[in-house]
Amino acid sequence: MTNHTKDRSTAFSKTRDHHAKETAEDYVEAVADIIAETGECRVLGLARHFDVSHVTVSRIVKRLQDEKLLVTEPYRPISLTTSGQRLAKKVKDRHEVVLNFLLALGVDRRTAEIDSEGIEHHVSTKTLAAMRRYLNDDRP
Amino acid sequence: MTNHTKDRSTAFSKTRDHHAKETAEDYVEAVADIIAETGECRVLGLARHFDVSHVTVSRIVKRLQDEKLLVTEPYRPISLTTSGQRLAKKVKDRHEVVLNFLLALGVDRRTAEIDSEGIEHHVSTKTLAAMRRYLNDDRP
DNA sequence: GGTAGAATGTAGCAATGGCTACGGTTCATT
DNA sequence: AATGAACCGTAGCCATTGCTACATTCTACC
Repeated sequence: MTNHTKDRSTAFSKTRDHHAKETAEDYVEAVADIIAETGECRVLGLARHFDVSHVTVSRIVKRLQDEKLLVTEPYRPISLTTSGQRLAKKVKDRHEVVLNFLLALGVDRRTAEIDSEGIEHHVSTKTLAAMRRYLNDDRP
Repeated sequence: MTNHTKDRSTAFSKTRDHHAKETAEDYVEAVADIIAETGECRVLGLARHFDVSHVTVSRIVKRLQDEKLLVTEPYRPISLTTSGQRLAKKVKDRHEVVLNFLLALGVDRRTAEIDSEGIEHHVSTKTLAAMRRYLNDDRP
């Protein structure tokens, strides 16, 4: 069984692109959250949210604007495009399912919050459905 | 509630370092697997395993050797150090728990294999314990 | 209307993980 | 011993995500 090549290639496929996608997901979700909480989203707001420098945020925001997920102008607030909002909603929903699932599993809130942040990006539609099933099943 | 800073900083903490750690985990696990299956682990074996070029593997192997997780010499097989073996075992155990957990949850094998590869790195000790509990509970 | 301070942007560096192209090693088989 | 194929290393490119240091813009307040 030295046939790991094809087996794993889809699982690991091209890590760099995958990470960039995760970043996009985290950012649109954060933008939506910050707007919901404070009325507007600023570079510094994101920097504080992720605990990184404003420079890192600035560059990523530029890329996400190229990808048409959000819009902004120099020294101006950041807002989501329609497709950015759609992605944010999807990510937020998924995040909530994963978080609630971990809580239902008996994980303490603090740990569940941390772990769900990392796990959410790797949960496929099918696994997400299984988590939803678990949450909706006859449980006390 | 604009106190996301401290809340999230631990969850997201320094993505780059985190990814490097994930890579280390994936590599030591792969080295152990390949040795178990074929008797020895080569750069090309890892390259095929991860579906990347031998150059990428070569550089990462060098780094992991600096980190004392594995040892090798030019044009020679790769073996794990004691601490590399320890890490590999930990990672493998965790991987199996996550995989079996997803299967028990009703996820099909193919999906469970893919998702567990991504999820495993973000499962804390506490969440892992919860998954073990679920697996050991009264279940058909 | 000027100015200080906060918020952003820009330049340029490092680490990580992709790649191709090219050159050097090893080893089995002749 | 030679040689060819498989394996491995090095040079050098790109993208992503960190950073510090410095420059610019906005804005609120005097």
